[in-house]
Amino acid sequence: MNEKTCIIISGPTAVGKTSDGIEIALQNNTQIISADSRQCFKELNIGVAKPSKEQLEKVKHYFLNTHSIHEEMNVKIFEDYAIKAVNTIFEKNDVAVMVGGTGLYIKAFSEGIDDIPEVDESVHNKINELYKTHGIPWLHDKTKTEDPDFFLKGEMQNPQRMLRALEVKLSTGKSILDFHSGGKIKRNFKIKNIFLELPRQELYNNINKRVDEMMEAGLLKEAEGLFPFKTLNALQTVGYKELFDYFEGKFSLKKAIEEIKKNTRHYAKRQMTWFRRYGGELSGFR
RNA sequence: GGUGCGGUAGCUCAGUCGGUAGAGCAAAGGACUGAAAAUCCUUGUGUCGGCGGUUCGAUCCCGCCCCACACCA
Repeated sequence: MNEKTCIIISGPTAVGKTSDGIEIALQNNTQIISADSRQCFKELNIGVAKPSKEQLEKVKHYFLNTHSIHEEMNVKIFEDYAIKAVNTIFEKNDVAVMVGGTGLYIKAFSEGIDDIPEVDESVHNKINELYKTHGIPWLHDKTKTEDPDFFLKGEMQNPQRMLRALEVKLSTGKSILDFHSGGKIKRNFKIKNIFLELPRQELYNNINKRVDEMMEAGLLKEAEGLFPFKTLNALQTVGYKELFDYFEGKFSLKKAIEEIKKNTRHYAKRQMTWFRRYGGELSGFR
């Protein structure tokens, strides 16, 4: 019987996951796996609210500053990385801690994610280009003819999902839906979920305050240095994309800061929707 | 003090040739298996500034008042 346990701390941004996670890790004399799709990038610092140097000295964090914005990153990569990381921690500890706000990543870690063959890069590029030139009508029609199953059951109003369905279909010959087993992998360790929440107004106040602090800490300068890479997936990130728009003269700095606050609020709201849903079926002990 | 232009949803505004009103944004709710801090879907009752008048009926027309802005004194 395996008594290993991973404590997963999730919740919306700015709720206080980082410090709570460190406290719990210290109590258990163990280490942390970050489940954050942006903090893993070493080039992103101020804008993604990473733990401070002092905090990082107290507890080792996996999946933090481990990747570059120029590398590919996705759920599967995270899942593989995180499973290796817990096992490493379990070699010396009975408890591991995961902290993060990327719901999809946590889900993949907790219950696994279906294996879908890697898509042909040329296929990926080609359909993205065709979509760019011909727009949604083309994407819609193409998806309808290539993957009728997805046309009926998939999200036909969501370009990103259609593109994904198409690239899978065109490079594997099978519908992406055929790869979705719906089954959950049973991990060989226990999982305890802790969902952190705050009253909406309090959370929003935290967010607004934190954005101001980020600006004082030099977010503008950091974004300036990353501006040349603004089209990378890793930089489709709240806190950076709004400043890129400011650099391009789309709006004032004041407006850009307001946009960052607003978009962070939207982001937090989406996280709450996600965690509420998965919070129901996972047993939290708070 | 005078003239002009406004006062409609939390904000910016549209509109009703008189039959009690609607967009964008905000906000709220939701979906989401390789971009997930992404992407997408749903939701609009508010003394139509106040008080009177005309009218079967006024947010719309008329009068007075209050407030904001601009210009003239």
